[in-house]
Amino acid sequence: MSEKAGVTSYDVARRAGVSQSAVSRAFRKGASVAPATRARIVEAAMALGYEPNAIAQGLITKRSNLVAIIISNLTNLYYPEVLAELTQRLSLHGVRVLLFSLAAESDVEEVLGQVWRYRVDGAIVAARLSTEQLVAFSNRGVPLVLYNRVGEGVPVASVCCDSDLGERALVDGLVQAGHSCFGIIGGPADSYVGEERANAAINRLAHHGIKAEFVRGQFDYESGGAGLKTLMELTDSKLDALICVNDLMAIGAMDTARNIIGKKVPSELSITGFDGVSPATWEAYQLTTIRQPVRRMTQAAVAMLLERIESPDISPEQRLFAGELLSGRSARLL
Amino acid sequence: MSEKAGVTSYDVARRAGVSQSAVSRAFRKGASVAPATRARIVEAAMALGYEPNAIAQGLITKRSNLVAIIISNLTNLYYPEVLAELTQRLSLHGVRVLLFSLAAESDVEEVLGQVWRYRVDGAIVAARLSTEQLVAFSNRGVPLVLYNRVGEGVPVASVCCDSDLGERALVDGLVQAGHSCFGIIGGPADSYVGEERANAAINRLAHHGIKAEFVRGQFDYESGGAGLKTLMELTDSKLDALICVNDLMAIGAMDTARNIIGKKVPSELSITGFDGVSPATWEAYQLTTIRQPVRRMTQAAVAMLLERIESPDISPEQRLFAGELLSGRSARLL
DNA sequence: TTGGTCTTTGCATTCGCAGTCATTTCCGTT
DNA sequence: AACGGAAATGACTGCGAATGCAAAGACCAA
Repeated sequence: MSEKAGVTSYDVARRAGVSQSAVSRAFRKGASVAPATRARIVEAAMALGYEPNAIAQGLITKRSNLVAIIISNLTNLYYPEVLAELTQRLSLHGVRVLLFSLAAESDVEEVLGQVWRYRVDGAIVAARLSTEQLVAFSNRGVPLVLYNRVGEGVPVASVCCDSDLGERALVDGLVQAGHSCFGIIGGPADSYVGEERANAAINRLAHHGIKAEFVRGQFDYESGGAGLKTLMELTDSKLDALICVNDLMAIGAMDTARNIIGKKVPSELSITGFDGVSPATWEAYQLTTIRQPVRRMTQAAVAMLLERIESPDISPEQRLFAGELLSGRSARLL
Repeated sequence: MSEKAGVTSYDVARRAGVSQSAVSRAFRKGASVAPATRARIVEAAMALGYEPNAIAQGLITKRSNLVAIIISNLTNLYYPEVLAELTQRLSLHGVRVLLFSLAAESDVEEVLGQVWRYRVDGAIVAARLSTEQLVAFSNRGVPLVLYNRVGEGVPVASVCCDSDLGERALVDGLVQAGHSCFGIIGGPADSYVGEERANAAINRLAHHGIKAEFVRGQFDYESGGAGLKTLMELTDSKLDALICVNDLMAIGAMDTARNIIGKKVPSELSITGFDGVSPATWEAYQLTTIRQPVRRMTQAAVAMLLERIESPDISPEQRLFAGELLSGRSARLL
């Protein structure tokens, strides 16, 4: 039971008095090995602390059992949940996760080189990929599933939460409740979801004949407060409905509205978010937001990816999930 | 520039009119290659979209450039930040992260088998390891750095935030401010930090001759409220100081105190946390807590691990960082 | 031109395992 | 006892790159 490093199948073979091939077979189910032999081998393996070398296996089988997960804003409260879900689901299927975390969404390029080098079996990406980058995945035969992104110009498998539906529900509710002066806090220009949601809101407002003020934030708490202040100036403090493209900024805006600006939420100012992160449901906020069905989405992403790893030719599919309107107490909706 | 899959060094060699060895050398800096040759090779590699196969490299060099990160509660708001920091720092050094996320802290065992199989160069672990598991790392020669844990019974390299110092500061402050009825919300019994911090608080209170009521939580928001309610019953509502072993529970308790129980914080009830997660600084909470110096800690963890990968015989070192007392508005301290 | 030194290059081998193919063993049949 | 077919087993090769070693080339001095 000494568990030394560098125990190879040959070592096990010698100890069990069989050939290396036999050891290899003993560890693959469905292979032709006599039960007694397998038992001897397993025993020897245990005694030596043998674990098959996944690197060597990967080299010869051309299956690394590795999947790359590329995520931009790990710190943005929403993604940790996604990441944990993805990791755990993948590991149920015997697939390991190679994690790449991006400082900015546009830093993908450098990371891709590493992805190719490790010959991952597939990738789940929550970052914006250029057309060339998407093409590179397909040229290299690496199955890809985008998370909350779609392939721009190229058809790619993807799992998304519907921005249009979500923002429409929020906008319609706000409009019908009689709000008149709208402001929107978007995300950084290089963020896909940020643009998506902001545009969805703007378009829906336009449909009601309303034009909103727009400012950008960085998806973080501080951006919410800062954005709100700017919007108050832009609207001469007449703002009565604030749409934030994510929860964190909505929360920041709520705090600023209540404690700094002195506007009552929601009676004087309605605020909405997007994502449904856990703090959104905290007593202090009770945010009105769109909750993404994370479990179903991650489940779908993993399933789609594994399918495509098994059968690389499955055609691109886009799965669009409707978010759930969480009617909190931060906005007056109808 | 066609970037096909499965381009090998032989392909590049053929195109550049050199041997495979030359290609290999062209990609390792410091190797003996004529500048002109290297240029030809690099050009050929670019044209073919060649990326060295890290799997094959790993097999022969016995260096996978992979590090395992094992983390228990990815969803607990504190760890995402740690994970992002670690990942980014490691990638600066050309090391990739193999992520293992545990549902419960005691699920490590199953994960370790995979860690061995992938022949990782090292591991950073934020989960409780048994003595046998610690020994397994050393037997297998896999450098290990524990994060916010220490080796129980075995000396292991580790990076921690000092629970004793932190809780002492909180307890002393609370005691000196005249609190008399203390309650503590700990973590699940299998959590190392949970026990550490709870014991630290209990001991320091004992030093002041005070005995506190103690309940366990699950580190999450709900546990805070639930714990507070239980403690109120246990103390006949006389509780005036609540020590939570992490911020999330403290936040949950604050909300419950204010909105459900109707106790004013901090005038009637002081609440403290631990970690210094971002929501702790939000306007609505302004939590009094101990902030872990995440950047310095992750930086230290990475440095220690890389050192030990280079020189496996460096002796175990324990680095204990003092947390910073964040005097918020959730507790009356002196 | 020759000899010696240093650099560049290719050959052959190796890492640990999977899988092919040929061989042996085992069992049931007649 | 002899035979046929299936099951079990082993020898061998190759995945893709790194590297020790030896050979070849480059360069300089005498």
